[in-house]
Amino acid sequence: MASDPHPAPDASPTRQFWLMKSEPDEASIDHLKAAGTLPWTGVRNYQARNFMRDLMRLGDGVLFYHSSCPEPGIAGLAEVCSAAYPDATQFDPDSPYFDPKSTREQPRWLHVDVRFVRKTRLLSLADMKRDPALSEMRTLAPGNRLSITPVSAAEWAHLQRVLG
DNA sequence: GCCAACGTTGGC
DNA sequence: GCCAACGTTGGC
Repeated sequence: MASDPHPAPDASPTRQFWLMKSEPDEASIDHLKAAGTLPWTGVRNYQARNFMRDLMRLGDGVLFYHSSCPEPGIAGLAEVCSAAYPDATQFDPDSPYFDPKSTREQPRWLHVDVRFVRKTRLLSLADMKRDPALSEMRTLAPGNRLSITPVSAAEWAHLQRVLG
C-alpha cells in the first residue's frame, strides 16, 4: 500500500460498517473508481462528523449510496482508508462548504478518506425498503436525514449476498 | 419544485 | 434554556 498521509492511530480489529450518501453529480461511484480514493469533504452535520471522527477505523466497510438523483440507492462498496482530519473546504471562501466560524486552530469539520472497492448493481431505495432483512437499517428510519449511518454486521452480510 | 422532517441559530 | 425562525436534506 502506498504511504497514507492520514493513518489511523488505532485501527480496530473489529470492522464496522457504514452507509455514506453522495450526490452522484458531485461524487458518484464512477468518480470514486476513477480516483481510487476520495476525501469525504462537505459533511456539515455534527452527528455525521462524529461518526467519522470518533468511530470510523481504517478498513471499515462502506456502502456507497447515491442520493438526490433519479435512482437513489446503493451503487458500490468502498472502505475507510484514513483517520479523520480537517476538511479543507471549510477554510475556502469560494467553496459552498465554507464555514466562516471555523478556524485552523480549532477546525469544526473533519472527514475521512474512502477507497474504492467495487461497483455493484444498483440496489434502489425501493428495493431496500421492501427487503425485510433491512427493515431496521438506520438510513431507512422515518425522518432520517443523516448522510452517514451505521450498518449492522448482519445487514452488511445480507447486503453482500444481495448485491452479488 | 414541493414539502416533511429535522438541525441550527440567536433573541430573549 | 426555551423556542420561533430559518436552513438543509432528500425522496417524490
